[in-house]
Amino acid sequence: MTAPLPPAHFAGNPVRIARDLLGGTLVRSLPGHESLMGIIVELEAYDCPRDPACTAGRFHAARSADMAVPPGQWLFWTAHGHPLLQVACREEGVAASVLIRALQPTHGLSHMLNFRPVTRERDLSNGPAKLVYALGLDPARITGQPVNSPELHLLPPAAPLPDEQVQVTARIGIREGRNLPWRFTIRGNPWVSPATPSMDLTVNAEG
DNA sequence: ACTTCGATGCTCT
DNA sequence: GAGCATCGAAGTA
Repeated sequence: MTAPLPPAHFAGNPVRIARDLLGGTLVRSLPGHESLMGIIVELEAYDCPRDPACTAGRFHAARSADMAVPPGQWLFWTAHGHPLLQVACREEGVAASVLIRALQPTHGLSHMLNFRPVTRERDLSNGPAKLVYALGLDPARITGQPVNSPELHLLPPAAPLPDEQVQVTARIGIREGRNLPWRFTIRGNPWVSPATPSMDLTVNAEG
Protein backbone atom coordinates (compact mmCIF):
# COMPACT_ATOMS: atom_id res chain seq x y z
CA MET A 1 0.00 0.00 0.00
CA THR A 2 1.24 3.45 -0.91
CA ALA A 3 1.70 6.17 1.69
CA PRO A 4 -0.80 9.03 2.10
CA LEU A 5 0.00 12.07 -0.01
CA PRO A 6 1.65 14.81 2.08
CA PRO A 7 0.45 18.43 1.98
CA ALA A 8 3.55 19.49 0.01
CA HIS A 9 2.31 17.42 -2.93
CA PHE A 10 -0.40 20.02 -3.53
CA ALA A 11 1.89 23.05 -3.76
CA GLY A 12 1.48 23.33 -7.52
CA ASN A 13 -0.80 23.61 -10.55
CA PRO A 14 -4.23 22.22 -9.58
CA VAL A 15 -4.92 21.07 -13.15
CA ARG A 16 -1.89 18.83 -13.19
CA ILE A 17 -2.52 17.65 -9.66
CA ALA A 18 -6.14 16.75 -10.45
CA ARG A 19 -5.07 14.77 -13.51
CA ASP A 20 -2.53 12.78 -11.56
CA LEU A 21 -4.87 12.13 -8.65
CA LEU A 22 -7.42 10.36 -10.85
CA GLY A 23 -7.58 6.68 -9.86
CA GLY A 24 -6.30 7.44 -6.37
CA THR A 25 -8.13 6.46 -3.21
CA LEU A 26 -9.93 8.56 -0.62
CA VAL A 27 -9.76 7.05 2.87
CA ARG A 28 -12.09 8.06 5.68
CA SER A 29 -11.17 6.47 9.00
CA LEU A 30 -13.83 5.75 11.57
CA PRO A 31 -12.81 5.04 15.17
CA GLY A 32 -13.52 1.42 15.98
CA HIS A 33 -14.88 0.66 12.53
CA GLU A 34 -13.68 -0.36 9.12
CA SER A 35 -12.36 2.57 7.11
CA LEU A 36 -14.52 3.88 4.30
CA MET A 37 -12.62 3.90 1.02
CA GLY A 38 -13.31 4.71 -2.58
CA ILE A 39 -11.50 5.22 -5.86
CA ILE A 40 -11.56 8.79 -7.12
CA VAL A 41 -13.17 8.61 -10.55
CA GLU A 42 -13.89 12.31 -11.15
CA LEU A 43 -12.04 15.54 -10.31
CA GLU A 44 -12.03 19.19 -11.30
CA ALA A 45 -9.45 21.94 -10.97
CA TYR A 46 -10.13 25.55 -9.95
CA ASP A 47 -7.39 28.11 -10.31
CA CYS A 48 -7.97 31.73 -9.38
CA PRO A 49 -7.31 34.32 -10.59
CA ARG A 50 -6.79 33.14 -14.17
CA ASP A 51 -9.90 30.94 -13.96
CA PRO A 52 -13.12 32.69 -15.08
CA ALA A 53 -15.20 29.95 -13.41
CA CYS A 54 -13.64 30.61 -10.05
CA THR A 55 -16.28 32.78 -8.39
CA ALA A 56 -14.09 33.05 -5.31
CA GLY A 57 -11.70 35.26 -7.21
CA ARG A 58 -14.20 37.32 -9.15
CA PHE A 59 -16.64 38.65 -6.60
CA HIS A 60 -16.50 36.65 -3.40
CA ALA A 61 -13.60 38.10 -1.51
CA ALA A 62 -14.49 36.41 1.75
CA ARG A 63 -14.86 32.98 0.19
CA SER A 64 -11.63 33.50 -1.67
CA ALA A 65 -9.91 33.95 1.66
CA ASP A 66 -11.36 30.64 2.86
CA MET A 67 -9.92 28.99 -0.20
CA ALA A 68 -6.53 30.69 -0.18
CA VAL A 69 -5.23 28.60 2.67
CA PRO A 70 -1.85 26.82 2.64
CA PRO A 71 -1.62 23.95 0.14
CA GLY A 72 -2.54 20.47 1.26
CA GLN A 73 -5.40 21.48 3.54
CA TRP A 74 -8.95 20.14 3.30
CA LEU A 75 -11.60 22.74 2.61
CA PHE A 76 -15.26 22.84 1.63
CA TRP A 77 -16.85 25.00 -1.03
CA THR A 78 -20.59 25.34 -0.61
CA ALA A 79 -22.98 25.52 -3.54
CA HIS A 80 -26.77 25.35 -3.28
CA GLY A 81 -26.31 24.66 0.37
CA HIS A 82 -24.21 21.57 -0.25
CA PRO A 83 -20.60 21.05 0.94
CA LEU A 84 -18.05 20.14 -1.75
CA LEU A 85 -14.75 18.56 -0.71
CA GLN A 86 -11.56 20.15 -2.00
CA VAL A 87 -7.83 20.26 -1.39
CA ALA A 88 -6.09 23.63 -1.40
CA CYS A 89 -3.34 23.96 -4.01
CA ARG A 90 -0.51 26.30 -5.04
CA GLU A 91 0.48 28.56 -2.15
CA GLU A 92 -1.08 30.39 0.76
CA GLY A 93 -2.92 33.48 -0.42
CA VAL A 94 -3.87 31.97 -3.78
CA ALA A 95 -7.36 30.51 -4.25
CA ALA A 96 -6.60 27.33 -6.17
CA SER A 97 -7.92 23.86 -5.47
CA VAL A 98 -8.79 20.39 -6.62
CA LEU A 99 -12.44 19.38 -6.28
CA ILE A 100 -13.23 15.70 -5.69
CA ARG A 101 -16.45 15.03 -7.60
CA ALA A 102 -17.18 11.29 -7.57
CA LEU A 103 -16.12 8.12 -5.81
CA GLN A 104 -16.28 4.41 -6.59
CA PRO A 105 -16.80 2.77 -3.18
CA THR A 106 -14.41 -0.07 -2.41
CA HIS A 107 -14.60 -0.48 1.37
CA GLY A 108 -17.36 0.10 3.90
CA LEU A 109 -20.15 0.27 1.36
CA SER A 110 -22.84 -0.71 3.85
CA HIS A 111 -21.66 1.97 6.24
CA MET A 112 -21.82 4.56 3.48
CA LEU A 113 -25.35 3.49 2.64
CA ASN A 114 -26.15 4.04 6.27
CA PHE A 115 -24.86 7.61 6.07
CA ARG A 116 -26.67 8.19 2.78
CA PRO A 117 -29.52 5.81 1.99
CA VAL A 118 -30.23 5.53 -1.74
CA THR A 119 -32.37 3.19 -3.79
CA ARG A 120 -29.84 2.73 -6.58
CA GLU A 121 -26.39 1.91 -5.30
CA ARG A 122 -24.68 3.77 -8.10
CA ASP A 123 -26.22 7.03 -6.89
CA LEU A 124 -24.42 6.75 -3.55
CA SER A 125 -21.36 8.86 -4.31
CA ASN A 126 -21.53 9.94 -7.96
CA GLY A 127 -21.57 13.65 -7.19
CA PRO A 128 -19.41 16.08 -5.20
CA ALA A 129 -21.88 16.61 -2.36
CA LYS A 130 -23.12 13.02 -2.47
CA LEU A 131 -19.69 11.65 -1.59
CA VAL A 132 -19.38 14.06 1.31
CA TYR A 133 -22.67 12.76 2.73
CA ALA A 134 -21.81 9.12 1.95
CA LEU A 135 -18.59 9.40 3.94
CA GLY A 136 -20.34 11.14 6.81
CA LEU A 137 -17.91 14.05 6.68
CA ASP A 138 -18.46 17.01 9.00
CA PRO A 139 -17.05 20.12 7.30
CA ALA A 140 -16.61 21.84 10.64
CA ARG A 141 -14.28 19.08 11.76
CA ILE A 142 -12.39 18.49 8.52
CA THR A 143 -11.81 22.04 7.32
CA GLY A 144 -8.22 23.13 7.86
CA GLN A 145 -6.90 19.66 8.56
CA PRO A 146 -3.90 18.48 6.56
CA VAL A 147 -4.72 16.26 3.61
CA ASN A 148 -2.79 13.39 5.19
CA SER A 149 -4.79 13.54 8.37
CA PRO A 150 -5.57 10.11 9.85
CA GLU A 151 -9.25 11.00 9.79
CA LEU A 152 -9.30 11.70 6.06
CA HIS A 153 -6.46 11.19 3.61
CA LEU A 154 -5.56 10.37 0.02
CA LEU A 155 -3.62 7.51 -1.49
CA PRO A 156 -2.17 8.14 -4.96
CA PRO A 157 -2.83 5.67 -7.76
CA ALA A 158 -0.22 2.91 -7.99
CA ALA A 159 0.78 4.54 -11.26
CA PRO A 160 -0.68 7.56 -13.07
CA LEU A 161 -3.55 6.44 -15.28
CA PRO A 162 -2.60 6.23 -18.98
CA ASP A 163 -4.14 8.91 -21.18
CA GLU A 164 -6.44 6.37 -22.84
CA GLN A 165 -8.25 5.87 -19.55
CA VAL A 166 -8.58 9.57 -18.79
CA GLN A 167 -11.52 11.50 -20.19
CA VAL A 168 -11.00 15.26 -20.30
CA THR A 169 -14.04 17.55 -20.44
CA ALA A 170 -15.37 20.94 -19.41
CA ARG A 171 -16.38 21.38 -15.81
CA ILE A 172 -19.90 20.84 -14.53
CA GLY A 173 -22.39 23.43 -13.38
CA ILE A 174 -20.46 26.57 -14.20
CA ARG A 175 -21.29 29.56 -16.43
CA GLU A 176 -17.93 31.06 -17.25
CA GLY A 177 -14.87 29.11 -18.20
CA ARG A 178 -16.62 26.35 -20.13
CA ASN A 179 -13.81 26.35 -22.65
CA LEU A 180 -11.34 25.08 -20.09
CA PRO A 181 -10.78 21.28 -20.09
CA TRP A 182 -10.29 20.99 -16.37
CA ARG A 183 -12.54 18.06 -15.51
CA PHE A 184 -11.01 14.60 -15.40
CA THR A 185 -12.96 11.34 -15.29
CA ILE A 186 -12.09 7.68 -15.66
CA ARG A 187 -13.43 6.68 -19.05
CA GLY A 188 -16.46 4.42 -18.89
CA ASN A 189 -16.50 4.20 -15.12
CA PRO A 190 -20.11 3.76 -13.96
CA TRP A 191 -19.52 5.79 -10.79
CA VAL A 192 -18.79 9.02 -12.64
CA SER A 193 -21.45 11.69 -12.06
CA PRO A 194 -24.36 11.65 -14.54
CA ALA A 195 -23.93 15.34 -15.41
CA THR A 196 -23.18 16.06 -19.05
CA PRO A 197 -20.28 18.39 -19.77
CA SER A 198 -20.61 21.15 -22.35
CA MET A 199 -17.38 20.09 -24.01
CA ASP A 200 -15.56 16.81 -24.45
CA LEU A 201 -12.03 16.83 -25.76
CA THR A 202 -11.77 13.09 -25.83
CA VAL A 203 -10.59 11.59 -29.07
CA ASN A 204 -12.08 8.15 -29.34
CA ALA A 205 -9.73 5.49 -30.68
CA GLU A 206 -12.59 4.03 -32.73
CA GLY A 207 -13.25 7.45 -34.20
C1' DA B 1 -33.74 42.14 6.98
C1' DC B 2 -34.10 41.40 2.20
C1' DT B 3 -32.44 39.91 -2.54
C1' DT B 4 -29.85 37.27 -5.57
C1' DC B 5 -27.32 33.47 -7.03
C1' DG B 6 -25.26 29.06 -7.48
C1' DA B 7 -18.58 24.30 -8.35
C1' DT B 8 -26.19 20.54 -6.38
C1' DG B 9 -29.54 16.93 -5.92
C1' DC B 10 -33.93 14.92 -6.85
C1' DT B 11 -37.87 13.72 -9.43
C1' DC B 12 -40.17 13.42 -12.78
C1' DT B 13 -40.91 12.95 -18.40
C1' DG C 1 -32.63 16.25 -20.11
C1' DA C 2 -35.60 19.46 -17.99
C1' DG C 3 -37.67 21.61 -14.12
C1' DC C 4 -37.78 22.52 -9.33
C1' DA C 5 -36.72 22.45 -4.37
C1' DT C 6 -33.37 24.30 -1.38
C1' DC C 7 -30.20 26.83 1.57
C1' DG C 8 -25.73 28.85 2.68
C1' DA C 9 -23.11 32.91 1.54
C1' DA C 10 -22.50 37.82 -0.30
C1' DG C 11 -23.96 42.03 -1.22
C1' DT C 12 -26.94 45.76 -0.31
C1' DA C 13 -29.55 48.72 2.99
